[in-house]
Amino acid sequence: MATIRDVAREAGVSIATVSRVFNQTALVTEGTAQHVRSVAARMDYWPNSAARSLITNRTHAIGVLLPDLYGEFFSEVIRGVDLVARREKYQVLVSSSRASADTIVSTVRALRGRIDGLIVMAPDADATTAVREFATRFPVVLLNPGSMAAECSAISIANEEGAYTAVKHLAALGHERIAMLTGPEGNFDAEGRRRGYRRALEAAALEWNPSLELGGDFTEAAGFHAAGAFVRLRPRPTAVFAANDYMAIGMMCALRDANVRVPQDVAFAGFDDIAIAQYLNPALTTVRVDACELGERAMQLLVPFARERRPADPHRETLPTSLVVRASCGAQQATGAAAHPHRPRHRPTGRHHDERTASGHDNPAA
Amino acid sequence: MATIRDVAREAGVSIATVSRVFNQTALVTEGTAQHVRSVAARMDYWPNSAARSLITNRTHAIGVLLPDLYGEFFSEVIRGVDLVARREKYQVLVSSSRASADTIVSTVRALRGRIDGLIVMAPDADATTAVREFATRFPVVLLNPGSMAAECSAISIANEEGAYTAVKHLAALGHERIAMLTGPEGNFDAEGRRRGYRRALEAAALEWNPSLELGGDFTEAAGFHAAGAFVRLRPRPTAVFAANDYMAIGMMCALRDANVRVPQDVAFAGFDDIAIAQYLNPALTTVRVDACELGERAMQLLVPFARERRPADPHRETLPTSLVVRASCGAQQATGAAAHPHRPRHRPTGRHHDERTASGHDNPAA
DNA sequence: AACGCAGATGTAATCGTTTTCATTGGCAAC
DNA sequence: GTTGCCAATGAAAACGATTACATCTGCGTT
Repeated sequence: MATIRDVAREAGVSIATVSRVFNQTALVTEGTAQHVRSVAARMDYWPNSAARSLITNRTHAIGVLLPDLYGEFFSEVIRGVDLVARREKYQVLVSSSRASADTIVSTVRALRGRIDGLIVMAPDADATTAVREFATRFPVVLLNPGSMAAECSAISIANEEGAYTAVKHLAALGHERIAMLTGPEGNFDAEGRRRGYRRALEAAALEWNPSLELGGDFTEAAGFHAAGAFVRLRPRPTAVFAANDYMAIGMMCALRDANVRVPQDVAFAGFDDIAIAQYLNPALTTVRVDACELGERAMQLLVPFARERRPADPHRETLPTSLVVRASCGAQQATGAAAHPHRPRHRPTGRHHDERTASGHDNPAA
Repeated sequence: MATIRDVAREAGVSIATVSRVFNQTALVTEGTAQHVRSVAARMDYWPNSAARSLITNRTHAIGVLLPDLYGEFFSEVIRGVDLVARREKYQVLVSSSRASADTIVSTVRALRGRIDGLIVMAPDADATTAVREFATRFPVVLLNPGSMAAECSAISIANEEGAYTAVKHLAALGHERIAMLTGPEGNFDAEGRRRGYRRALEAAALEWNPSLELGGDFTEAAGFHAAGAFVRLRPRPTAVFAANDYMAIGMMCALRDANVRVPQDVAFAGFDDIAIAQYLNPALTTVRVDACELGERAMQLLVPFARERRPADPHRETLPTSLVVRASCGAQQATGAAAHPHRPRHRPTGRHHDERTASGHDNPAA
């Protein structure tokens, strides 16, 4: 691989000139510049980024640290980050890490020196603490910050508001006993959604009691099992708000097996608006979270600080959610998928994409 | 940030010793080593990877270049790559690039020097050519190679075999007129699936004629529109094989609107086994492609060459597919989703994951 | 003619490592 | 008491860029 020295020799100039041509950092006569460029092209020269990083202390890369890489939520976050990264000429280093705080720390450590900034989804309080300390010395944007003290930049999802809206919607449809399928204890998002549920019941002057909150852990299986407890409730609630779509799906499946009709016997609302939601039968009413935008915003927030390599100013931001009303809550007749067959939810937009829909990239297996 | 020099001074040794302690590359007295380690830990020292890369000519990172980051297929590929990367202590740099050959080249160029190896999904023949040239000088594994000459390492999907199996299955169920919803012209995967379809018809001694192949482009919308042409076919085929699940979904929606029942009036089979497939009503019979494994295999193939930084030996590998029989082909009664509510398709396995299911990571919005 | 200035270019220090080669010191063998 | 060897350590040369500073040219001004 040709180095700057080779190019300089070949072009009959000094390495400083070559560097200046590539960085447009100082005046170089146009003739010289062109000559250098052509020689460089001929030799297939490109600046070595390690050497460049070493001296400039910049890598032009940012890291994305997620608890897991499974599921469309994360993939959408990455896509959002990538969208902005391309525009801003940053590379994206993705890394998954188990939730535990020490794993996060060691992963962050391994990333250090390779990146100018970091986007982290800190799954729990422990991890959050570990990352926070790091964030005082390094540009970091947190996703999903929970109830953290405001010492670093963070973007969160409007969990409480979203849940509130969904439950209020169910109440507005006339339901008076509304159960909730909760997420795992201690999970920030789950707690937020639970608060929204309770607040909505209160606002609608509806009954609340502990037995209306069925314990779940965000898995489909939990939803399936919760159906058992649900059908034994007396009087049986006429609506269910699930803390995420997966649990809603599990429970709806179980209820179908038990010959409980949705939405006639029980109305349903979920959270997240996963891609599947619109294709279910009945299509699932749910609270949409735009994971892609979450990634985009995080990156937009991060880039200025990454450029200057200084810790991000504390900045808190909440990404709004929106209620997507479909058939499962009984509010409309349309079957959802059939109602909007030409509008896949995730139709790519903007200049980063072409006219094909989500499923229409060149690889069919997507 | 502390450098190796700071640590050496503080520990009263030379930088060479510190380096040796961190690399375990030569004998160091255990006492000295421990002392150095403790000083380093106290100073929060970690080797600067740019400096290290500069001298070793290794980055311990590999790049993944995909045509787009949208969709579960890509996200699964990345997950598979990450799985192996963690095990092998490699970082993963993801990058999306528009299909055009020059964009790919410039993206590859920007990546050069930052990575020890590259996994590329080359969407079309142009891009493939561009990448291939690069692959003679650098460790590259191609995904989706189509009919490329065997000059570099590549992993492909058993498109033809998968399609053949699916169509044979429909034939075995007694269908004698089987239509196909094809993918875009010129697309490698689409062509492979089409070949499988034709071969299966031939093997089953069934009629084939051009009107049985409905043109599509892998989008849901294409499937929806193709339904119009389909219902006008005389005699109407009793089964449809779609080149991907999205198109199958689109067409099934359209047929539902037209009061054509699936599977009673028309049996369906798709390709890919996207997550949605099992939740459809009826659940979609389809050919499963394990995108995660595709990523894993690519990475496994790449790592040895990345280690030595030499071009990958030409090696061709085909990832098998498997037919997943669900309700849409009429072969069974189960409704699919309800039949296996506890077994999300993507339950994480192995030591990289914990006991939670796919949807059960700490962030509920997935 | 001498001066000053500015634009274009070159020289050399620097970034933080790894690694080769040299040096040291201790110990066994003679 | 040399000698030789080996294990442990240090000194210094890379790696390939950026950039502060020095130098060199013209050229307009006085």
